[in-house]
Amino acid sequence: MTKHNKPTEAELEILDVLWRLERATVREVHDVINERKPMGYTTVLKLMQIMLEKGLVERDSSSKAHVYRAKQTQNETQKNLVSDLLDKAFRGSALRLVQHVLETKPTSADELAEIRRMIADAEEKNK
Amino acid sequence: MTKHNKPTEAELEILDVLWRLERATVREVHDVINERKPMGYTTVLKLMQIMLEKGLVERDSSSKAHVYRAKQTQNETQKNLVSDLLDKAFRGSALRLVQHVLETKPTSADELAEIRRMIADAEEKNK
DNA sequence: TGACATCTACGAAAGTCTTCGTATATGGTT
DNA sequence: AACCATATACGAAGACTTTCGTAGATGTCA
Repeated sequence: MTKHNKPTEAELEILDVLWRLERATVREVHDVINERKPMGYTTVLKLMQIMLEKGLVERDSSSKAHVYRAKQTQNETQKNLVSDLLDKAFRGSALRLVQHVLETKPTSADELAEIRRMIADAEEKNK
Repeated sequence: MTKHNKPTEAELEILDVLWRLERATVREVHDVINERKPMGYTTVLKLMQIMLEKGLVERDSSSKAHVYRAKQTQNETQKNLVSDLLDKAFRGSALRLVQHVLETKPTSADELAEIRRMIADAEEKNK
């Protein structure tokens, strides 16, 4: 029984901040998020409490202002999200997904070179 | 300002069927979906009525059993979903997204070759 | 034409997500 | 010690999603 706890949109925004800061209080997370998207302090607090229950984050409650940390790495979460999208919207066609990414986002020469390297790796493994 | 109506999970499953069949009645959609995921007929009906209101599908009501059609192509929808994921979970890094795709899904030699070709195209455009 | 199978319309329950207000606890400062 | 700024806990409203039951319309066939 995999605990495939897919974060919601609001939760993902909070995780994003936590990944960048490593450890953060509700206040710190709220300060960052509030810039892009005005939102009450207790809204962020409540979300983070829910995320604690869901197991998305863990916290250190030894000080008055609890310190939170993401429980999964950004990498793991991204992997799950991609896997999910691949299933749900692309019927498993990696080809089409990559195609859309390249079309959607202008990609620098460096990035393209990097992607080419990853393909070479994948082809190696295929042998 | 595009009405960026992101389909929900259940709606996406229905769209998937509609894209494959081109045009379909509720009965036909239900038959397909019910195989993978048991679900009442009126559930699918209701969903499709909601999708009509949202503008995700259109229908021809001239016969007793209305005939539905997806309003957006699969391509357009996939593009929006990728764009969305890129924003929300990858902060715009196409590189990381592609990396995860290649890691997540075993990709055939043919597909890899195809992806290489797309990269060549992108590099051409970059010049 | 009348019965039956099948269709649509619609209300509503149950679950989830997002948001915030209010109550209460706590630590530091005077 | 009392005050004040700041924390957490928690309930609950409102929106959205998913699900289905029931009522009523309609086409077909004996």
